[in-house]
Amino acid sequence: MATGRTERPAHRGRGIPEATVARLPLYLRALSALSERGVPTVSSEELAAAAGVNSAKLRKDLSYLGSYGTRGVGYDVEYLVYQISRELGLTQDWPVAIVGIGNLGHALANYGGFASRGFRVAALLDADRAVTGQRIAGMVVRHMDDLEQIVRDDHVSIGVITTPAPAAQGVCDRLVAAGITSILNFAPTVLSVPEGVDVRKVDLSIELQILAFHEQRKSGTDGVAPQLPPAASGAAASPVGDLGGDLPEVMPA
Amino acid sequence: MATGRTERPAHRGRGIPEATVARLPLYLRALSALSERGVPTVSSEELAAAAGVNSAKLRKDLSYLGSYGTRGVGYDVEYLVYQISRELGLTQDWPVAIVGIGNLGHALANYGGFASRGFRVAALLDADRAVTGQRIAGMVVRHMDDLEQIVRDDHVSIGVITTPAPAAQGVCDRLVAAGITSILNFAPTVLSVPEGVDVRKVDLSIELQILAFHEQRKSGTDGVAPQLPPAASGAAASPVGDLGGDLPEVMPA
DNA sequence: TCAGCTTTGTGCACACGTTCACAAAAGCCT
DNA sequence: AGGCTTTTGTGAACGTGTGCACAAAGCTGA
Repeated sequence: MATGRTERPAHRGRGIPEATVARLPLYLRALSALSERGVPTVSSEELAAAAGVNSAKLRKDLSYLGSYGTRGVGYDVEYLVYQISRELGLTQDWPVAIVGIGNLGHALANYGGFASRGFRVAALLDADRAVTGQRIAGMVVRHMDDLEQIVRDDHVSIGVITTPAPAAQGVCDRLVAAGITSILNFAPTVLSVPEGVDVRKVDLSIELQILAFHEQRKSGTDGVAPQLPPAASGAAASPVGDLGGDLPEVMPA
Repeated sequence: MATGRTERPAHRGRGIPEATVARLPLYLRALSALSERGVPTVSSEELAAAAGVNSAKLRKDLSYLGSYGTRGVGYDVEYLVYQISRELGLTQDWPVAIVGIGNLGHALANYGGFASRGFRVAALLDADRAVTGQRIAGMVVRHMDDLEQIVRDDHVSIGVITTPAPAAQGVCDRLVAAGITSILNFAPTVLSVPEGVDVRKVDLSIELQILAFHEQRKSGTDGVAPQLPPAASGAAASPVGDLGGDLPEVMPA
C-alpha cells in the first residue's frame, strides 16, 4: 500500500475486518469492568479470557487498531478503553428513535443498557393514537406523523424497529426517507433498503431455531420422524400433518 | 443480526455448515409466507429474494439437506417447509423456561413469536419474591427455588436468561446443573459453560455499537477527536467523559 | 550492561464461507 | 421425438476468519 494519505497508525488504512468489529464491544465491556476495579494493565491472555475468545485472536483484533500494547507487560486498560471507544464511534452522541411501542418497544425504552456508551433514546414513536401521548420511561410517545420532524430536529441517527412484522418495511422506508442510515430491526422480516443503509437484525425466533437444531443433534432425537420417503416429489398435499398450516407471523403487537 | 455463534467444528461428517443452519430459519419463514398465499412452487431466485440472500447461496444451503428441488421448475413449497422444519428439529416440542422476569422477560413472555414453531413457554422464573406468584401471559411466575423441579417435570430443554448481568452466570450454572444444554442469553455477559452446552447471545448494546461503527465511517466523522497523544499511559482519569462508568447492567428487574 | 523472563505483534497455513459459472435434468412446445 | 427453455446442483476459484508458533520488544534484576 502506498499512496494513501495515511496519517494514522499503520493498519487503520482500509478497514477493520467485520468479525473484529463485532468483537470490539466485547473487549470494551471486559475492559470497562477491569477499569472499574481499578486494574491498570491487562495481558491479552487475561482479557481474552474475560471476553470469551482466545488470546491470539484478541491480539490480532487489537493489532488492527494499532500497536497499543507493551511487550512483556500487556495493555493499559484506560488507554485501550479510549482507543476502542473512539474506533467504534462511541466518543460521540448517538440519538436513537424507537418505533413501535408494544411489549418489546416498551421494554427497550426502559432498558438501562441503552443509555450507556453514547446511545440515548431520543424519541419513542407509534402509529396507534391509543399509545401516543403516554409517558414511558419519562418520555412522551409521539405519533409517526412527526417522524420526519423528530429525526431532523433531534439529529436521530439510528432507528430501532419494534413494530409487528407487517408494518416493519413501511416504517423502515420512512426512516430511510427521513435520512436515517442505520437500523436495528427486531421485527421478524427481511427489510430491503437502498445501498448505504445498514440494517442489523435481532431475531429471537431464529436464535431459538438454531438452538433447537443443535439440541436435536445432541439428544440424538435426530431421526425421530422417520425420513419421509422421497416419494412423488410433485405430490400436492403437504407431507406433514399440520406443520404446513403455519404460524401467524409473530408479534401480536 | 444477532451475535451468538455456537462454536463448533462445523462440517462434521454428515453435518450442515453452521452458516447454513443460521439461514434455514430465514428460508423457513419465507416459505411459510408463500405457503399461506397458496403458492405451490418457488424458484431459488424468488425464494432467495424473499429471504434476502443470493440464489447460489440458497441453492447450496438447500443442497446440504438433500436434492429437494426439480430442475426447470423449482422447489415444492410445502415439501421444503417440512424438510427444513425436520432438519431444524421443529417437528417436536421445545419447552422453554424464561428466567428473570424484568422488563425484557415480561415482554418475551407475551411475545407471540415464541409460541410458534414448536417453542412453548413452559415456565417463568424469578428470584424476587415480589415478582413470583404474579400472573403474566396466563402463567404464574415461579421462584428460582423450584427451577430444578420444573426443568425435570416439564422437560424444559431451552433456558432463556433475562436477568441482570451480575446474576446471569449463577442462573446459567443452575440451568446447566439441572440438565439444560441450550441457553439463550440476553444478559450482557460472557457465560462460561461446560463442553456440550450451547449458548447463543442476543446483545442489544453490541448491535448498536456495531451500527455506530459503520455510521461513523459513513458520516466521515471518523477522526473528529484528534489522535490522543500516547501520553502518560498510566493516566488515571478516563480520557472519555463517562464512558468508563459501565452500564447499570441492564434490566432494572 | 547483559541475561533471562514475559508478552506482544504477525507470518503462515488451514478451515470456513461465498460466489461464479456451467453441465445435467426436467418440462414444454411444435 | 427432438430441440428449446428453465432452473437446479455443484465443482472450483476466491475471500474471509482462525489459530499456531515464534521472533522481536520491553521489563527486571544482578
